[in-house]
Amino acid sequence: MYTKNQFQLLKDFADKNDALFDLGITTTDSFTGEIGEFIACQHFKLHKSGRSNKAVDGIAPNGERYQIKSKVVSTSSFSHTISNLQPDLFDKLVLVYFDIHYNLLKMLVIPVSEIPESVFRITKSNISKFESIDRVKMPLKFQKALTDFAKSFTALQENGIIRSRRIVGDIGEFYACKKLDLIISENQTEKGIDARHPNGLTFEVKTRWVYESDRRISEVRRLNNLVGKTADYLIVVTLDRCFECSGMWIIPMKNIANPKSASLKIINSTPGVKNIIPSKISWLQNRESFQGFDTVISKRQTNKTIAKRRPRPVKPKQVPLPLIPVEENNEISIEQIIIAAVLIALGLLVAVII
DNA sequence: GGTTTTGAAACGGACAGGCC
DNA sequence: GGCCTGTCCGTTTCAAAACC
Repeated sequence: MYTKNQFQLLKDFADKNDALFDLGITTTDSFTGEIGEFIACQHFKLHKSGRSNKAVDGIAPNGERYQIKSKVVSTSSFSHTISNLQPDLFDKLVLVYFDIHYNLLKMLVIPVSEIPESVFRITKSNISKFESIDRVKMPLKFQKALTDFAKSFTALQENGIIRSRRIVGDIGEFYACKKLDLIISENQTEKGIDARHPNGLTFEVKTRWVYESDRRISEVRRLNNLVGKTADYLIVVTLDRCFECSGMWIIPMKNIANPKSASLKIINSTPGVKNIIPSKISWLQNRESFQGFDTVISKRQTNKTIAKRRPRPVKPKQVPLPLIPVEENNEISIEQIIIAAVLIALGLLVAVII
């Protein structure tokens, strides 16, 4: 589906992403936040907290607790709102700003005394109040790994492979749309619908990057937050380490038993699942092969879902404007004919006299 | 028209409890 | 004990609405 060159760029990104992991710069796939944490830890000589340490990302040699947040900015504005802060649990908040190529723009250091509640805002009016750092020293190998990663990421954007920073989701949507001739939603945050088919069916696409990696402690993978999704079908896409599609399934949304927190393994057990691309993952089974939408649509119709079709709009009848008030029964009496005849005769007589 | 706010989206992890 | 599920939390990004 991708060209050879595009696959090479994706493989290169996977390599550069792994390089960050191997160097300890990142520990998960949330690379923006992790790169920011790494840079702040380098600068302030922090001891980085574990994966799930509430509100504290690093601890300084003097015991100060740091909360670190990162943001990629594409405009000149540094305005930012951070919510759900717990100022009683840390001493300093560090905001790390990157440009779109992951070059450090600045780091802001905000003492907790400036954060009275759980929401904190950086605006034009207050940004100058805080200590700003725009250069961080770090060993050359780290610098090079970050530069290489940023270049590789930028190449994905420049070659039209991804349209946002959600790489996994973008690629999964691309595969699903290519395979099923779907039209991707222009609005990237449209609730519950990622793509549409010209036949009117709607689709939510969920993608998981499934491969052996120390990034994940557990094998359990979830398909969270499908509650309220209005799409007709869920398409599950799995990607291997180099972002090649390692499986694709289509599931009627209404058949998903636990939409709030389904396991990825629901594709093994949910009724009506069909395989679009065979599974290369041992614990995700191949199901009945998907034969195209004709089959799906005919099943929809036999399931009486056809009754849910929107009623065809009724064209209003054109009613002529009444020029003369008429009686409800629309019948003309003999008296009316006589009166009309007399009036016409009188009119003709007047015309002759004149 | 630029800035700020808000809500929805994405992916992932931890923990508790039930079941076998 | 191991597995699975439910729930809640963590992270950042995007875009529309609201505001100035």
